[in-house]
Amino acid sequence: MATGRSPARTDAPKRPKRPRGSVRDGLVAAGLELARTGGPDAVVLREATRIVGVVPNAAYRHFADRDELLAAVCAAAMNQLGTRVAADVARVPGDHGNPDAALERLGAIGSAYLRFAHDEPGLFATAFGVPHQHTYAAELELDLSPLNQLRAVLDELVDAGVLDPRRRAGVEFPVWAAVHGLAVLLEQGPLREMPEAERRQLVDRAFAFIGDGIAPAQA
Amino acid sequence: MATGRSPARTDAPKRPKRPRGSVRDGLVAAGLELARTGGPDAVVLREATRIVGVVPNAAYRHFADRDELLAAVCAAAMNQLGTRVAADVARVPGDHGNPDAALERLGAIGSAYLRFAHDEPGLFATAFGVPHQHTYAAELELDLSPLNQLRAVLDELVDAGVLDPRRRAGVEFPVWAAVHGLAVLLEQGPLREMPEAERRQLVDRAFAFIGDGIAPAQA
DNA sequence: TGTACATCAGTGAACGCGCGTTCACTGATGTAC
DNA sequence: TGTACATCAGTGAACGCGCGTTCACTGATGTAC
Repeated sequence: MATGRSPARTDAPKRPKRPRGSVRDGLVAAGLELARTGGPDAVVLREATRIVGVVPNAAYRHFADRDELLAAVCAAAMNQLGTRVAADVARVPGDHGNPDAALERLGAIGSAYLRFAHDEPGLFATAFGVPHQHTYAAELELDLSPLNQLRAVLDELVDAGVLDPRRRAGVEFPVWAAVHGLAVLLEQGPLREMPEAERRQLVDRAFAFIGDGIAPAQA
Repeated sequence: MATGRSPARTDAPKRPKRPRGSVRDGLVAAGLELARTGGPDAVVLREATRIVGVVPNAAYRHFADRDELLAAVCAAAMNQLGTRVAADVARVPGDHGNPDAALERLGAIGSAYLRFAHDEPGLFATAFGVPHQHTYAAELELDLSPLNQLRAVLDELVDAGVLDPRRRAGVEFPVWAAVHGLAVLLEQGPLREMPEAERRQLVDRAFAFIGDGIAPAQA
């Protein structure tokens, strides 16, 4: 801890109070914290500046308006979802192209998706709450998007000989829709009052339904 | 126009300025109009009272707070969805138990659901935006709930010999989830930027995917 | 049928609040010569 | 290496706004005897 004593010309430059871009990043991080608790509506520009420790209008150096901040927060939330999904998929052992492993990876995507929706309802809602003037495409890191990860696993299922190549085209959408619908209905929608045991059974059956669509049971 | 002249004791009673319960109903109707345009967040208590033509606090004779009004509006929105679905299902010809008719009724549910989400995004979002303290069960009319209508058609598909009875249990949930997820992803979610032609194809394929889960193609 | 009274459903006025956003400003950082 | 200047990123103060909600009130409606 080389503190105050001798402000000398060490290699550390005249440390600016705030590193480059730290306010912008801080605002997004603060917005993410707000979103975690209360969803997109809780992303309040003034509150975010308070958390960062700057004056409210300082935000306008980095964002045109509140919606632009919100859009950045939404992208960050989507990245969180993608990261969690990727982590769970990576945890499944087995080589690429191994049929059982590939099927397990598909299940891991679904489970991680649902778990995120359950554990982080605010972030989940925010990930899908991009304001209407803005686009989902913007600001997404790498390609950890859930859709892209799903596509990769479906391709692997074809490679593994599990999924008939003729059924591959566009099948990511019904699969995604089913899992997403499950998440929304169970966590925020009319099924949110359902007891845990029933939810489990419901999810199991839904996954089985999807699985049948991917790898139909031989008659 | 029998105006002012002779306030006589006609059979019309001393017309009260407002019929029974008209303010409450009016507030819900006004809230529904607001929701139609801007979703649940647009259901602003003061604005609703303005529309009805009463003073803001008059709303508190009928609702404990803004959330209670919103909950009533959400239920009304859900009833609208249910009504539209029912209307489209009723339009499908063919006796109960006729396999082709039953399958068409299943498709009609899905199509009506998606059309409502597309034509009335505000109401659709509101139907699924019941505030957390409140419950979805409350205030639903009859049983026009989409879930109940879906169940009825699935039962019919069993009767018609299309759906294997062993696959009937709980199958309404994956089907509902898939359609709901489609609606959400296409209208509000990341797929909202997709061009019309692709959307159509996507929906067709998704319906085919669901259909395969209900009535698997013979090998 | 008439009167006395409780309840219901509205009025009028006010409250505190926090929000997003704009303005003119100032000091620090980076660049050109 | 030093100076002049433009740009960047923050400050300070203020704005108008509309919201949800509470209070004490008043008149109309419904009920009991």
